[in-house]
Amino acid sequence: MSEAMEPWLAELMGAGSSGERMTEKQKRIFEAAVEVFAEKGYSAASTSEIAQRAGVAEGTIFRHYRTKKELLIAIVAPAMVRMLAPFVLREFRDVFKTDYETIDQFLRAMIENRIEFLEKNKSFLRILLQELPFHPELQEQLRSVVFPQVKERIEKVIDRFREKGQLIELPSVTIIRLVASAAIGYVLMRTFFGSSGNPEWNDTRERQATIDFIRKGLTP
Amino acid sequence: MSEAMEPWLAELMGAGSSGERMTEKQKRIFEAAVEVFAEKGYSAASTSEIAQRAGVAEGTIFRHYRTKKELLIAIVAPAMVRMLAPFVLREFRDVFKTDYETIDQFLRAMIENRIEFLEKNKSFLRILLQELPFHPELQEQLRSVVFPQVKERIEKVIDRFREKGQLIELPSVTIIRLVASAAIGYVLMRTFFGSSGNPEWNDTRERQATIDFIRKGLTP
DNA sequence: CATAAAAGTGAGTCCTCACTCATTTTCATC
DNA sequence: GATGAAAATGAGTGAGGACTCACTTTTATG
Repeated sequence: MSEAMEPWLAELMGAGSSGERMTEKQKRIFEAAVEVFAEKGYSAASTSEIAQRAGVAEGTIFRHYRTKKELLIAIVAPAMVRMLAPFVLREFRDVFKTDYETIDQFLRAMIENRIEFLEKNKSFLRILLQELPFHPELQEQLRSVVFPQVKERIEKVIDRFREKGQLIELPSVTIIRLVASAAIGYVLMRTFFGSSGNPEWNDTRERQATIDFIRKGLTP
Repeated sequence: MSEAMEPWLAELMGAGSSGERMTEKQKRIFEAAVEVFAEKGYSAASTSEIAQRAGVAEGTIFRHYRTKKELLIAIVAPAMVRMLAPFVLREFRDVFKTDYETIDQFLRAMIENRIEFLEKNKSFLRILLQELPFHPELQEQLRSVVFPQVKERIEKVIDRFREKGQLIELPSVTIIRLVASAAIGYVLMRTFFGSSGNPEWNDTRERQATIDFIRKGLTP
């Protein structure tokens, strides 16, 4: 089991999440793999189909990724970081640096930011959620690297609001859980029912309801 | 490996959903299939392993299920009904028939009931969630059969509480979404972090916090 | 433009998969 | 305990899986 530095780790460290020094065909392989994995799931996806969709010989895949699993990891690991630890990253700085006065404002900014992100990364999210249960290394990464970072960052915001008396007295983890559940529930319902022109789904209202729900549930 | 018959199996067999007159080996196949599917996912599960765990020849599987997929459906389809439309079933009647005076009481009864159910049916839930994205027939079942039933049943309870002025004015679907998100979030977090003797997880407290959160979020 | 390394190829290897079928075992009924 | 039907078996089959390797093409560099 002793391998060299694992590729996802390398990628984690280098800024480039997916396409830095890739050749044209390499990019096509990566993209095709995302497509096929998202569509059929990792196990049911075949390297031959990935090669075909990428317009590449099957051998080419294995020139760049030693195994099919390595290809999966190359996709999922950086995605995980971008998905769940965006709190440390550029784009999210905006949300934290501005000193929001009310939880309402903060929640709205955060939820909007995450939705925008998720809609641009649906396939990644799907692969991640799909494969997480079967790869303990990924779970471990999530638990011991990603989550603590997120937790630390968010805890500061929570403390700030708590000091202002805008937040109930609860462990930070509990608060994070409650907020995340409601937000994710909204996003899931949205992609499942809404978006695609369902007249029954009033997005602005649902979002407002979710934010109100969270605020009321968390103020003393 | 050989455990006592899991409760959901008994339930499945009692009701005439799929397991009416199963031979001993047939039951073993069914059980082993649930086990392996939950563990490795449908695609990565092999019929030979299922046969092995069931202590049965591989051919025996195909005497009872024409294809591997048919075996999956035989597991998932009834599970779906049991999982998400339990509101029409025996055990859940208790929750509805008693006229709970406060939302608090009702929520606690419901959440406790669902948690109990889910913990007895983890494998099922896992297979269902895992395979739902890849089988449109199942999605359709969910959307057009299961969900409407659940919705109709719950709407009555919601209306009752709303009339008493204990519930905020929101569409029923929204309320269901908010409650379900919080509850499911709790259960997920619980199985991910808690349960296995994690001292950081105080279950009673987390559950109480969840219920309080929902109640406060939904009262006017 | 010579050269060597890197990228790309695809026929071929070996293996496991879902599924079949001729045969044997189990079991209810007489 | 004989008989026939249902249940169970497991070696066998062809298809398709991940991965290899000897080879060709592209690219960077002097």
